[in-house]
Amino acid sequence: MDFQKLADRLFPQITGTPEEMEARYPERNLPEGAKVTRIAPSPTGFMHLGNLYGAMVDERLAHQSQGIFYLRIEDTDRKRLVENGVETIIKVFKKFNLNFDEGATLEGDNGNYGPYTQSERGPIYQTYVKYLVSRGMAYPCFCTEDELKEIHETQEANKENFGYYGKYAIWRDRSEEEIYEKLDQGAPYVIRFRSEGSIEHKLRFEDQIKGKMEITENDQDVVILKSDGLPTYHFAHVIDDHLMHTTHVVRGEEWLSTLPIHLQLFDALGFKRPKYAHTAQLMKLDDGKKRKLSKRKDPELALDYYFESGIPVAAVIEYLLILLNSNFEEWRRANPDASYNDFAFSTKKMSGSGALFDIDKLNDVCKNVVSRMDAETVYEETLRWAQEYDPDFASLLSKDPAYSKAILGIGRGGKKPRKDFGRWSEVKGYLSFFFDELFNPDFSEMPAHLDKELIGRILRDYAGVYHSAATSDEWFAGLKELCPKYNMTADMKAYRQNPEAFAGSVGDLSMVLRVAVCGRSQAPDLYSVMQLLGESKVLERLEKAAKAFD
RNA sequence: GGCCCCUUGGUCAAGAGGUUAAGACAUCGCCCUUUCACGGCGGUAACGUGGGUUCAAUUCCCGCAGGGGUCACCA
Repeated sequence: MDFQKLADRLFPQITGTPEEMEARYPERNLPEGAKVTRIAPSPTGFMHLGNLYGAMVDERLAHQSQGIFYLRIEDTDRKRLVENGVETIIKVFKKFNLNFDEGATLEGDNGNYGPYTQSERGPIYQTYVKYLVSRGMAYPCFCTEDELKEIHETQEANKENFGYYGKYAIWRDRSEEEIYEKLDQGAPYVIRFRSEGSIEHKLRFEDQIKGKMEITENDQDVVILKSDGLPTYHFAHVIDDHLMHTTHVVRGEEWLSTLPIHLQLFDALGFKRPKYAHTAQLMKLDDGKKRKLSKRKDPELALDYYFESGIPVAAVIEYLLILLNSNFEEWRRANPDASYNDFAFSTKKMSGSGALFDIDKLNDVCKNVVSRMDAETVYEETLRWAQEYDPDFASLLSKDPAYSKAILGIGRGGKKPRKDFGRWSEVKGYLSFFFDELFNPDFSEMPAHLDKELIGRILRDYAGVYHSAATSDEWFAGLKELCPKYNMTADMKAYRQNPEAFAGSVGDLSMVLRVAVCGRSQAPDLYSVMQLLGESKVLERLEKAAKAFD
């Protein structure tokens, strides 16, 4: 068989050589130990937590080592293309502060190792495929879909391994005549790699996350070039990561099963293998069983979900980091204000088993992250969220920014900051009573053991004497003085010991005021609330409430 | 079914051949407290199973089971 002749017949338009290609993509000039990583999503328009999870690893690995983190678009499957898919990818990663040093951007390629979109790299792949064919290491296969299906069924019936190998590799050793006959007919074909592997052979491999493992060699003649002239993932991965000089390939563990194919290709082409880090899948508990997060069933998988529900980006990052490296939590406690970029991330610390996505834990992380922010940041983030998902609230918030920030500043800072909310979507409910537009009092929250008449009297009286005090202590002292008038006591211990002796405690007294002013029983420090609302608004609300108890 | 990965409390997990088997979330109780949100203290709760190696195994080895993944001209 004249392989060179076949290669020329198959790829007449390809005149370049692998050597020329190598020269076009020279070794990167980076400091010792610098890692080159990438994320290579498919532009299906759907970005999920798993993408982000892996991307965090790539980003940290690269930027912790003064390396390069780049974006490559894997769009070789034309059926799955979605309009604006690339745009979605780029925007999402930007939102999560994942900055690419190189690769595809909305304005075109950035970097010297492009094109960074696989559909634009056809001739590059074909150059290598032609080379393989010319060496007899790859060959055209004219099998139709039906024929392949038939093979599969036969294997199923015989309880044999599935796939294109051994006697089922029916075009592997066809005669020159048969091949040219098909070509002359213009029959569509794919190019398959001629595997020299055997399932009798095991190979040792060391993964950056899973450690040492033993895997079976690949004996399948896999498709490397599809009939449309574009490569399959397997081939594109090998060529691209070689030419772009990726040092560390981070991907989901679903790729572990095809790893032998990739290693085989790297070796056959004489390429240096990159290091691999196969990340465990994010799981979810469903009906008592662990399962992979699914696009259809689990809204929390889609990154849009986080934006919509107002979960702080910083919290998602923080939570992912905890899943990635459990010692991150410990580090965070020691360095509450440090940037997560200062944390020494390591793939060695990553767990080999799939983590269950835990919304409770995420909620806790959210509250902690938000509690560490200053009022200014909380205001801005809430506003940004509201502008997209609750415009009415956004305009209310931004009507008087200073007022809004003051509200958000209550109980913030210090050793024990308030942790009232963890999501931007919760802010509205938390501070609604500060705005007349949202104020909707529920007087049923008044202390149940006080009778209506007494509540009404307290409110009327207080409306008569209220004036904004200088300090919280002064104000509260004034409240205590009022107690005897209603047969209440400011002595909480005495009250607890013998509640029957009093109409109520100072706690009840302030609760009456709280419900009148805030419209509910749960609110931050009442003094601060009243100071912010201002004397006239407080009086107005006291009087309004008093009327309800006439 | 073949191949591969995984297996410490409800969840995330630390851990070493000999430990009272960390910590966090959740949960429960107590305390603090004018409500709530915090905060403090404490409780319940774990090494899948059977062999082996060893004075000693949850830790090392083998088998099994369970869970997950994968077997496309999809990535």
